[in-house]
Amino acid sequence: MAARTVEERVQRPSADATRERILFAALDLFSERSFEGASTRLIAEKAGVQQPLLTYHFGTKEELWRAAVGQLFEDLAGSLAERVAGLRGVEDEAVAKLVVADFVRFSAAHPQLHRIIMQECKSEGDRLAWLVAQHIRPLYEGAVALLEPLKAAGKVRDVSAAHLYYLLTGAAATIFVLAPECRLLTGVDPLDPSEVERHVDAVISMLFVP
Amino acid sequence: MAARTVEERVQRPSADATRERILFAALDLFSERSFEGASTRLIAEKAGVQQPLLTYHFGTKEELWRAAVGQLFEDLAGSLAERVAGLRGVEDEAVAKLVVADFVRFSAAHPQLHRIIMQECKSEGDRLAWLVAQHIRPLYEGAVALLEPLKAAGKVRDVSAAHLYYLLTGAAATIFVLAPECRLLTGVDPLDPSEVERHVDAVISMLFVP
DNA sequence: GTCTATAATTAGATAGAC
DNA sequence: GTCTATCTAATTATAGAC
Repeated sequence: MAARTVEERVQRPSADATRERILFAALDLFSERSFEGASTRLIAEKAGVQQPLLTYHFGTKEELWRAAVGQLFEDLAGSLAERVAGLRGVEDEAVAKLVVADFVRFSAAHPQLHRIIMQECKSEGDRLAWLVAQHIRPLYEGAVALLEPLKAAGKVRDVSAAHLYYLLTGAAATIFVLAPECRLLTGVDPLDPSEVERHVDAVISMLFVP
Repeated sequence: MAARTVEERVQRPSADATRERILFAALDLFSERSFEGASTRLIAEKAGVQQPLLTYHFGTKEELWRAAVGQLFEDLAGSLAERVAGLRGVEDEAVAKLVVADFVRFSAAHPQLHRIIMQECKSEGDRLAWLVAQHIRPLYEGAVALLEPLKAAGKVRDVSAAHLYYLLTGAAATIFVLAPECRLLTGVDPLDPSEVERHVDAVISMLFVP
């Protein structure tokens, strides 16, 4: 998001709200229907504005996608950083378990995150390169820094860093990404808060050595 | 695929090959670009035919999608059924480990399977309903029948059936679905045969109690 | 069975009024 | 800042020749 002065904000109080509504609608539709499947007309309709207004605020469809996705990744990074900062002095294994639990809860609260990743990271392209460079690499490096020392100490299962990362993210997120399938197939709503907590426990039991 | 007599096949030897080439191209493009993102013109181009020929052979884009996806799911079901049939008399836990290993290897050899699932099962719609009714439910029930007795015997981690299913499928498939991201992010090619076997071991170590 | 040509619809982006 | 009207290109599907 471009820097903006306080004066500009005060002069255009409603434009910010419009931008936010567009970003919210865009994230929902991009994540459910993919970049190509979500038309700018439908995003505009969901946001309660006319389609050319998206061009006015964001330029192209691609830039709108980056703004919406970037905001979500920043939410995740902020939420994890805040958790780690609040745990200075706590034992490493306990920190890791709390961070993993937070990650699972974030994945449940924001299934759009992994839906976007699953869409854009399965074939090469500009959006994959941008996502990895801007947002995914820092998360991966944070995960490695958190888990590798515990693996060396025998507290996390002995699996190479790449495999461990995809085991963790796949196991944590898939049930929420596929929530509509899960409801139809099993009758269980994975987004129900008690099911989210069961999933937290399940992921931790698979990742950490008892 | 509609039933066809031997006579018809013999009369039109090249039409079958054309159909197969179209199905192959369709599966690749649908799985990489999503249903909306894969244009019938591009599928035709990849198959080396003109676009109206898809209509001739498959009617609509939706029916082409079902034919391509159905064939892949039947491959998986056939491959798992064959493995189970070849293991009559073998101990339950060993059977389950071999079936899980086969499932991981199939996911590596055919990342299209989980790419399609990830695309279509994240929001309600006709394609989700069709996939679950025709293909996913039998797989889920097979997985439950295989793993629930082992869970009761303490040989598989104690997690409810729905969570276990999504833990298994998510952990098994995500690294292959996101192979381009994995290469860029970690430098590891998850489709390398030795990496596939490492992933088999990793999934089994997370799922089964040692 | 496969092609060329094209109809009908929808897409993202632009022009210009207010 | 938001709208209406419209441009150009791309989409799926159809018609009809060979």
